[in-house]
Amino acid sequence: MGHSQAEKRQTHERIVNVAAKRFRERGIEGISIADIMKEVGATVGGFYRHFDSRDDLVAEAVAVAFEDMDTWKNKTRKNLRSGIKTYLSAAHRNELTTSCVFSSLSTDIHRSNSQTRELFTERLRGDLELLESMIRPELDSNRRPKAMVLYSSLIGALELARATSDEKLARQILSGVTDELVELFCPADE
Amino acid sequence: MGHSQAEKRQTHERIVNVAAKRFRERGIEGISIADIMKEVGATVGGFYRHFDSRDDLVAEAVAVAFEDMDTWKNKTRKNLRSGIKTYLSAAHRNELTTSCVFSSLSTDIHRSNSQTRELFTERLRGDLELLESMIRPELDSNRRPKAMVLYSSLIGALELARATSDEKLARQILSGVTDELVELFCPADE
DNA sequence: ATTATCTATAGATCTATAGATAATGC
DNA sequence: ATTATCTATAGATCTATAGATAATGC
Repeated sequence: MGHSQAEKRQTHERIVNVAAKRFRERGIEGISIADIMKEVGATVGGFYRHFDSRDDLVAEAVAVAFEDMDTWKNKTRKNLRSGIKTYLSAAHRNELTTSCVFSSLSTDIHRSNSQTRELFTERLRGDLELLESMIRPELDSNRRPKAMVLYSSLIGALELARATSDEKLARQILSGVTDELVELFCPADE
Repeated sequence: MGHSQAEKRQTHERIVNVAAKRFRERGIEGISIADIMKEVGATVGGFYRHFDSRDDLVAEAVAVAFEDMDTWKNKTRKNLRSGIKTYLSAAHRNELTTSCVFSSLSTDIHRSNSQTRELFTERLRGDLELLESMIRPELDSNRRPKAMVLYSSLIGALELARATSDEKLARQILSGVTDELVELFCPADE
C-alpha cells in the first residue's frame, strides 16, 4: 500500500487493458469489476479512485480496444488483399481478446450509452473511408457502397465463423468469403 | 391459482415468446427471469415448474426466435431481391424483438452453450443452402462462397446500421449495401 | 390427490462506498 | 498532509428453492 502517482497511472492503464481484453472475450457484462481488478493484481476498493463508474471504464476500454485495429488499418492501407486475409484469418477468429471491436462487441455497443456509440460511429467512418480509398481506386466511381459491402462481409463472416459449432463450416466461411472479396474488390495485379 | 394443464401449456408458451423477444432486444443476459415472468403476468416462483434452469429457457427461446425468420425465408425463396430488401429494411433494423437471431444475438450465441450453438449452426446451414440456390441459378458454378458473402453482408450491414449513433450513416449503409447486393447477386430481369 | 402458481427467502454475486493502512511528496 | 490501495460491507439484484394456496382431474 501507499504508491506513487506514476504507479497509479500504470494501474489505471492495466485496468483499462485488462477490461479491453475481457470485454471482447466475454461481452461487456461478462466480467465483474472485482474480477478485472483481481487480474490486474489489485482489489475492488481501489477501482473507484480510477473511475467514477463502471460505464466510465467501458468507454475507456472500448476506446483502447479500437486502437488494436490500427495495426490492421496500416496493413490494409498498404495492401487491401492482405488486409482482407488478415481480418478473416483463423488467428483473428480465435484471438477474441485482441480482435476487432465491431466483430466482438457489435450487439453490446448497440445496447450501450451514446458516448460509446459515438466512438464506434467515428471509428466506423474512418474504416469505411480507408476501404473506400482502397477499392479499385482507378476503376470505380461509386466506391462508397462497395466499401460498405466489403466491411459488412468481413464483420458478418467473422461473427458467423465464431458462432458456429462446426469447425469445418467456420473454415469454409473464412476461406470462401476471403476469396470472393479479394476477387470482387482487389485489383487483379495486387 | 390452481390452473389446468391447458393453461400451463399456454403459460409455458408465453414465457418462451416473451423471452424470445426480450433476449433479442436486450441480449440473453439483459433481462431477468423475474422480469420475464412479470411480463407474462406471473411470478418467479412458477418458472421452475416449466424449466429446469435459465439455460433451458434460453435454448427454447432461441429456437422460437429462429422461427420468426421462416417468413423471411419463404419470401426470399420466391424472390431474392425482395429478400435482400426486407432484410436490410428500416423496419428490420428497428424491430429488434422479432429480428433475425444472427444479427441480434451473434456474440451472445458465440458465448453460449453447445446446444444453442448447434441450433444456430443448423439454421445457418439451411439459410446458406437457400441463398446458394437463389444466386443466379443458371449462371454461376461456384455459388456457395457467394452465398456466404451475401449472408455475411446482410448480417454485418444490419449490425452496423443498428450500432451506429448516426441515423444518416445507418440509412446509407442499409440502402448502399442493398443496391450493391442486388446488383451482385440478383439476375437482372428479376 | 395432484398440480399450477403464489409468496417468501436463501445464497450468490455485483456495484459502489466507508474507513483503515502505509506509502509518497510537499 | 496527502493519497493509492486495502479490507469490509451496505444495498441491489439474480437464480433457484421451500412451503402455502387454490384450483383441476381422477
